[in-house]
Parts: sequence; C-alpha cells; structure tokens
Amino acid sequence: MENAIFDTLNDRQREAVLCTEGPLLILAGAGAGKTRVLTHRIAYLIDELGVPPYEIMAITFTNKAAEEMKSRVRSMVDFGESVWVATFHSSCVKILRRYIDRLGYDQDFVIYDTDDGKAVVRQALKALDLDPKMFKERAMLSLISAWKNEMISPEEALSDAGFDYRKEKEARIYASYERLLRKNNALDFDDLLLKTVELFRKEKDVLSYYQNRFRYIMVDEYQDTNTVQFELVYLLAKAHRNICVVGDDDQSIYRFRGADIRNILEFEEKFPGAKVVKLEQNYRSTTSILDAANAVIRHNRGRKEKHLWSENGTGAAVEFREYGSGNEEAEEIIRKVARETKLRGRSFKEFAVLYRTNAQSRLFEERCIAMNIPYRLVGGVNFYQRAEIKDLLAYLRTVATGRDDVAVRRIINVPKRGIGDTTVEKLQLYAAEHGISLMDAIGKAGEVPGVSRALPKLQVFAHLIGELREEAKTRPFDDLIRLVIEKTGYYGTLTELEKEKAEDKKENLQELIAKAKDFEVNWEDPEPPCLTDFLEEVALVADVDSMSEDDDRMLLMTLHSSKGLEFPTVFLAGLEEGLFPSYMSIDSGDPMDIEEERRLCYVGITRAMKELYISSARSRVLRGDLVYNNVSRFVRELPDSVWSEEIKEPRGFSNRFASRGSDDFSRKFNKFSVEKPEPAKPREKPAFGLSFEIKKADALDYGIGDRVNHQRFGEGVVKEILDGAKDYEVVIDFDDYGEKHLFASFAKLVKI
DNA sequence: GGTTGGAAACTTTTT
DNA sequence: GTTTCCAACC
Repeated sequence: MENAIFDTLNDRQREAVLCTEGPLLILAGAGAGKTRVLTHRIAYLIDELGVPPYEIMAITFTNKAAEEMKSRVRSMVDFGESVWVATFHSSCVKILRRYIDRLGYDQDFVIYDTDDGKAVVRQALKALDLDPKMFKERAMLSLISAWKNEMISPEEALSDAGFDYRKEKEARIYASYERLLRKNNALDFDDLLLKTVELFRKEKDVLSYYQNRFRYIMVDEYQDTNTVQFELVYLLAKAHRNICVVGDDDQSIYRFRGADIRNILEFEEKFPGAKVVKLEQNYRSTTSILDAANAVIRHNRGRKEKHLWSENGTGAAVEFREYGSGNEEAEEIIRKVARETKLRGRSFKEFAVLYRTNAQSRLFEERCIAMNIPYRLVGGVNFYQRAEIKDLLAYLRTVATGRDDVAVRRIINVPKRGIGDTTVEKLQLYAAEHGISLMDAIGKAGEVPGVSRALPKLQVFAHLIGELREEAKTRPFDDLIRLVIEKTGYYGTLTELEKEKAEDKKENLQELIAKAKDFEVNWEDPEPPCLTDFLEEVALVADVDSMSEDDDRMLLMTLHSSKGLEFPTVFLAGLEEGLFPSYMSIDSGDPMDIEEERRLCYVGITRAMKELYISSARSRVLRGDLVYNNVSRFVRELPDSVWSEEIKEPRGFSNRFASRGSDDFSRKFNKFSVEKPEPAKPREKPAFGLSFEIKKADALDYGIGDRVNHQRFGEGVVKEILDGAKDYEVVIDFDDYGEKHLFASFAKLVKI
C-alpha cells in the first residue's frame, strides 16, 4: 500500500483494515485503536477500492462516537460526508421518516422518552382498571422494553403467559401501552429499532433498497447490541455479507438494557466463515494500569481470552486508599486535583472521577464548589429530561402535531390555569369515545359532559395553542421558545420556587433557546428544518454527547458514561461491597450479574492513561442513613505487583500496620454483610496502600540461598529472612532490580 | 374542584 | 436526597 496514512497501523490493525469482503469480527481491547481501524478501513474502501462513500454505513451507539467518526472520516477522504455514520437510533429514525407510513403511522411521529412512557403506562393501567401499586410503572416499562428488545409482540406475550394471572395482566398492559402509543402516533426508543425491523420484514422492496444501498456495514461497540439490533444488522447485511463488527466482550456493560453478549461470542456461528482479528496492543495506558485491568477481568468466566499489553512503560503504580467516610474520600480526591493543578500546572480536564451510581456525584460536586475547582457533571439528570425543559418541549410537541396526548396532558395545567385531573379525565374519556385526540376534545370542550366550570379556562388554553401554531409557521425555533415562555408566563411559576433553583431553571431554558438557535444555524439540508426535526434531535441526545473538549474542567461521571473516553488521571471511587458491585447484583444470586459489574470495573480501570487511584469509604450516607460497607471484592482481585511501589516505601508500610489490625482485614474482605462494625472515626487519617489479609505463614517454603520468582521483579536469590511479629520479612537480591525487602505474605514468592 | 404542604417511599447503570 | 402521595385547605 502506497498511502502513508496506513503506515501508522500495526500488523493486526492493518489486517483488519485490508479484510473488506465477508464477515469480520474485530476483538478490540480497550485503547487498542478501534476507531482508528474503522476510519482507516473506510478510507481504504473509498480511496483504494473505489467504493462510493454512500455505500458505506457505520453504526455507533452514542452520538459522540458518531460525531468523532464523522469528523475523522471527513478529514481523511473526499466526500467523507456521504458516508452514513449514525447511531442505531438515529439511523432507524431516518429510515422510518421515509417509510413508516407503510406500517400505518404518520411520518411526523414523535419519540417518547421514559417519562412519557411512564405516563402511558399510567393511562394503560387506568384503562384496564388495574391497581398502580400492583404494577409499578418503572417495572412495567422495563418489562415492556425487554419484550421489545426480544421482539416479542403483545399477542405473543399474552399467549406465553398461559394461566398465570399476573403475567396475563402484564401482557394486557403491554398491549394497551402499544395501542396508546399508536393512537398518539408515537414511538418509544425500542420501537425505533423494532419498527424498522418490522418494516424490513414486511416490505421487501424497502429492505432490498437498503441492502443495495449499504454494501459495506460496520458496527461499533458490537458487544452492546441486543436482539433487535442484531436482527437489524443481520437483515441489512445478509445480502452482501460485508459486515464488520468491532467490540470487546470484556466491555459489555449494558445487559440490563437487553445487550446480549452472545451476539459477539457467537458471531462466527451467526456469520459462518467470519474472520476474527484480535487487537491486544493498547496505546492508551501504562503497564501498571493494564496489569490491574487484566488481573481483575481474569476472574470472569464467559469471555474470549485476551491479554492487553502496551509499550508505554510501567508508569506510576496504581494506588488504593480506604477513607473513613464518603465525605473524606471526596475531599481528599478533590484536594489532590487542586494540588496537582496548582503546583504542577496540570489542567483540570486531565482528571476524572468515576463512580458506580449517580447519587455519589453530589459529594464530589460539593467539594469542587467549596474548593473552587471547575468541574463538569456528566449524566445524572439529562439536560433534556429536566422538568422545565420537558415542559417547554411538550409545548412544542403540542404545537407541532396535536395528536400527542401525553404532551398535552403534561402542559395543560402548567403553569397552573385551574384545569385539574378530573376535567382532564373527562376530556380524555370523551376523546376516547369519539376517536379524537385530547387536543381536539379540548377544542370541543363545550360538548363534553361534566365540563362547565373549567370551560373558559380550556378555551383560553386552546386559543393559546392555536396562536402558537400560527406563530410557529414563521418564527425560528429559538424565537418560538421565547414566545412560549412569554405567553404562558412560565417564569411566573418559577419565582415561587427557591431563588437558586428558579435561577437554575431559567438558565436551562436560556440554554435550550441557544441550542435551538444552534440547531437551525447548523442545519445542512437545503430544505428548512421543521419542528419535528428539532424535537427528534433533542429526543436522541445523551448527556455525554454534549461534552466539549475545550473547556478546562475536571469530569465527574458514572462508569457507564465513561465508556469510550480516556483521561490522564482517573479516580475510581466507592469500591465497596454493596455499592460496587451493587447490592442488586450481589443479591440476585446470578453470577452473570457480578461478572457485568466486574466488566464495569474493567472499563473504569482502562479509562486511565497514566495514573489510577482507587478508593473506598468505610462509611457513607446512602439514601439518608449511614451504612458501613466492606472493601469491594474487585480491590482484592488487583495484582500484588500493582502495589509494589508502596512496598518499597517503609513509611507507608508501617503506617499500614499501625492503623489496621488483622481482624479488620478479615472483616473487610468478608462478603457484604448487614452487620455493622464500630463506627469509623470521622477525621482519622486514611492509611495508604492496600491492606491484604496478613497471615503469617507457619513456615516458608523457601530458605536463604534459594532462587525465587516474583510476579513483578522476576527472579532473584533469597539473602535473608527476618522473623517479624506479624510476618516474615524477606530480603531478596533480584537479577534485574537489585536488593529488595519484601513481606512474605505480600510478595507471593515462588521457589524455583 | 383545585391547590398546597407535609409525610412517605424509593434511587444501579441509560441509548 | 428526591419524587410521589394524600389530606387538609381554598
């Protein structure tokens, strides 16, 4: 190959790039340059094989990944913008906007998020006269989602239920939920995929159009695909079989969302004759960090054997610290960031704190504010899920379609205009009886039985929406949003809240206005965008997507959000039994749940480029009350060699003995228990280093003069053995590292 | 019939 | 800590 850009690839990467025909599975370890492989592969197809760019499809999971790939492809090849690079969900939306009429929907369908979905479940329960306490919204939604991911229809769910009362009711709720969505001309997240598959199965001409259109298909993060997604890819690829999937089974962390790890483990069976390329050289992290990652993930059973390695050098040792409390953990971590940035001139964005649950973020946020550290909180409540934003968007949805009952219900009394639940129920009933939408029923409120007192208020509301619809025809979106705020007197409701919160909400609304403007300015199609386009964009963005690289702030996020990102210094916080791994996964009794948590830990470790600090807290406040957790099992799975820097420091070492008795260790490493040990002293200085269970051996199986092997230092000769109170101290002269003093129980020396 | 404030109950992770 | 529920008020 003459092209210089391909010279920067290693042999395995090049192999993956050159294998363009037929099914290909790229098993890419963390930081092994999979995005580079994908983009180079696209460039190779276009530049070397002359494939037209529009015949190439690359599917990702997040918008951020899609954006990154888009910009890389554009900078590498001419007409790069013609390559179809999009997320699963937005790809499906694009297809459905063109052809969904074949499934009996209008093309301007709206997309419901989980909040809307909850409202629909509530309505379904009411329609079926079922007790909402018996069938929880959230549980029902995840059940429905699971059914959809498995492509099980309401009818099938019903027949599967047999004579089980509960299952039968659940299936009926599902059926009712479906009817309501269809009536509102709405699709939920799962529908986007499911309806596309339905479309392909039903309309052969549509399927073959897209099969011919996408002659080369690439799927990123393949380990996170679920059954519908697999089916979608399978349908598209089965004609030409040029399907390349990239993934890492060790980074599969979305099982709870229906991701099926078997999709990657069984790829070769699903696509016979598939070629497999493993990328194991890591370009991101130091060897210390990779050792830690490898050691932890080794404890999982169902996985493809891999061993990450790098040429980046050993680097700083991974450090573990146990703090007295969650507060102290946050304080020390943020203090460390403050020191590093102030004293060593490092920038804030080099640091990231990763945690298991969103609830943990607050502690770090508070410390950042207190210490004046600029930070960015990723995830938590998604910008577009905030109440005020959703309210405004519900107005826009109502203005845009008029069929969206869920949106109308949300805003009919926001701000308060004296239209209560009873009135809405009557209107809804009337609408159902006459087969019209809620908004239409409001227009005819005079004819609705039982509506008298609320009638003038309803007329005002209907008039308001009518007016906004008129204005929407000419105004740009940002202007329209301003108008909604003004006409509804939305800010009026906010001032009643505490000042600070109201300010926050106003700022959020300003940001929404800015985003709307942005959207219009960046619109690329010659056709001007309509309100539906904007609402669609907004429905499909995640929080990570809007993370910008340029502002210098440290990052706080869950382990899930951190996937695909990298940071010079990572703090993995809250490594405690019950928190991480979560009590849910411990209690379920399914070892697969713990394995998923372990993969999550692996993802967290491999985000780090140069430094990794792992920590836990002995006590922390969880939903109001103080709990005492044991150190996570994952900490114990970390390799001894990782801690050797500490062992070289006698000072840290003696500290460790001074502050921790061995009873403490056995308690800590016991399985998660509810038994509460004595409370931690709040301001106690934390001990450095990892405290392994120190158990003095009765006798050592090596003596002075023997050659022994150490995991990290290699081979050496035992010079001296000192009998200490709690352990033997062994002096070894290593061939490569010289003389070292090690403790027998830590060093795990093996006689050769 | 609608609003409001306080008590109760629930928080794993999210495209 | 935060969202939902209910009962007393308007």
